[in-house]
Amino acid sequence: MKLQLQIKMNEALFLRNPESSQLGKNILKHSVQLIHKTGFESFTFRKLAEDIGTTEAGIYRYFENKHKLLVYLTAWYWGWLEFQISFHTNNITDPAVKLNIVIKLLTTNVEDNEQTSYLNESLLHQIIIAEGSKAYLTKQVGEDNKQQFFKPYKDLCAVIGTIIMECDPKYKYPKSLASTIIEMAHFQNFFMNNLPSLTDFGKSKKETEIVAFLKDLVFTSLKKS
Amino acid sequence: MKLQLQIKMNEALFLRNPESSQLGKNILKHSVQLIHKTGFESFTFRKLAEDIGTTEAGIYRYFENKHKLLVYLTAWYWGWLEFQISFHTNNITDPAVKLNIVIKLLTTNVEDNEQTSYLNESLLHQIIIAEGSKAYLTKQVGEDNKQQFFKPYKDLCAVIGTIIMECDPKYKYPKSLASTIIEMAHFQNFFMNNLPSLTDFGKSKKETEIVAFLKDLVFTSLKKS
DNA sequence: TTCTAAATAGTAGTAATACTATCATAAATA
DNA sequence: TATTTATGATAGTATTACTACTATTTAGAA
Repeated sequence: MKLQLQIKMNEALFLRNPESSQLGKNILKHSVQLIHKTGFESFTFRKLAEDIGTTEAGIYRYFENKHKLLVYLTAWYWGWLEFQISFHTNNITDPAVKLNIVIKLLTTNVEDNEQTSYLNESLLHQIIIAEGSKAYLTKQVGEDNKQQFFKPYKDLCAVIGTIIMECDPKYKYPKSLASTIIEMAHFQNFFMNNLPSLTDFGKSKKETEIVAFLKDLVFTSLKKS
Repeated sequence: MKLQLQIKMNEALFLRNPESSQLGKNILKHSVQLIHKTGFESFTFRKLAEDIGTTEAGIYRYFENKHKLLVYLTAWYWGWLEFQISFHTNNITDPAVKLNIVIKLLTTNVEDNEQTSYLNESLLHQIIIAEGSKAYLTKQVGEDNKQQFFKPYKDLCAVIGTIIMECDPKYKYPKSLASTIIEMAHFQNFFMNNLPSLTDFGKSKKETEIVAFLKDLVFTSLKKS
């Protein structure tokens, strides 16, 4: 039996569901590759169409613009990550152990052994690190948020916040600490590789050091009081 | 006597020094207003030119493109902030007190009582929160970094890292903690105002709560061991 | 099997963006 | 007064971000 993980996406993110056709799946697959290669700023639907071997208009039938596509990809990623977390923390009772797993999953680049989907999770992880915040750092955040585009991110944050509260019910900032962990798992990685003097991992460039930093940051905050 | 704070800018950031002429100063002033109003994505040199009452070509004589202009503004901001920190922590010996001041300066919106410069520091602070990371989250980070465009940011991070080490010489991640404080001072503010469920300050929307969160985060990490 | 309707692919066009180049004029300096 | 230097005005190009329209394929009903 082969299981296919299906993440339910917000319908307002696309014009036609990209998971419903081969072209759609190609759009997702090649957009990840192309954004990774050229960066989001110089990524265009024209280049993507050439890459796939279709036309610009074809892409526009699926996504209104490249911003919506980026939001789609990030939403998919957060949904996927929440699933990974729930899968890997299943049956674990100790909240501290859970939190360790969360930090590791957030920080470490997952090798996509599964090959289940048309989305390369490892490349997508890289994209989220470098481009993810551009999904919400816009003038339209408010409207996008009203349409629930960031629900997967908020859900993930809530899940982590809950684990934090299980560790230390008296801790006052569970949600802010959760969003701090999420963002820093990515930013410290970006800094380590691109502006290393902003981190303490410039020499080794190892993700495991980021994990150690985040664990230290979190667990000194959460005293079993 | 009236003192004018002059921040020495990297010459590779501009084609003609914007501080050297009225048009240049207008470009800085109006770009801050326009980016704040429309967001960096829809900000164009054409709109800026109309705003100022000059032509597109006029702007291009000062800045190669809008990316360089954004990097200029962020570099200016970090330089200005480092000065603020050195000014406000002058003669203070207790490193913990210094760190408190740093966190407050990073987080709190400064009222620009001075009106010294053509740059509205308060508006600029808002821009850095929403657009600042776009200065380095690009494919050209490496090259920009080689040209020292991010030196003010790195210097600031080093200053804060040093204070952290004064607080706790055994702490292992001073630079990463410093960049975490800087980024989170901004991100928690953005989240609080735009995606409040990612924070614990959604109701009050007060910057003082971010200050409290960051202080807690930092000072539980730095045990006088 | 054939006809029809919907989905999809492809072509062409437009307005805006991100520039570059040229020439004229005004102001500052030598 | 001559001459740089800064600004202004105009125009032009390649690319981007779309939209509209036409052609073709596919899927289902008669």
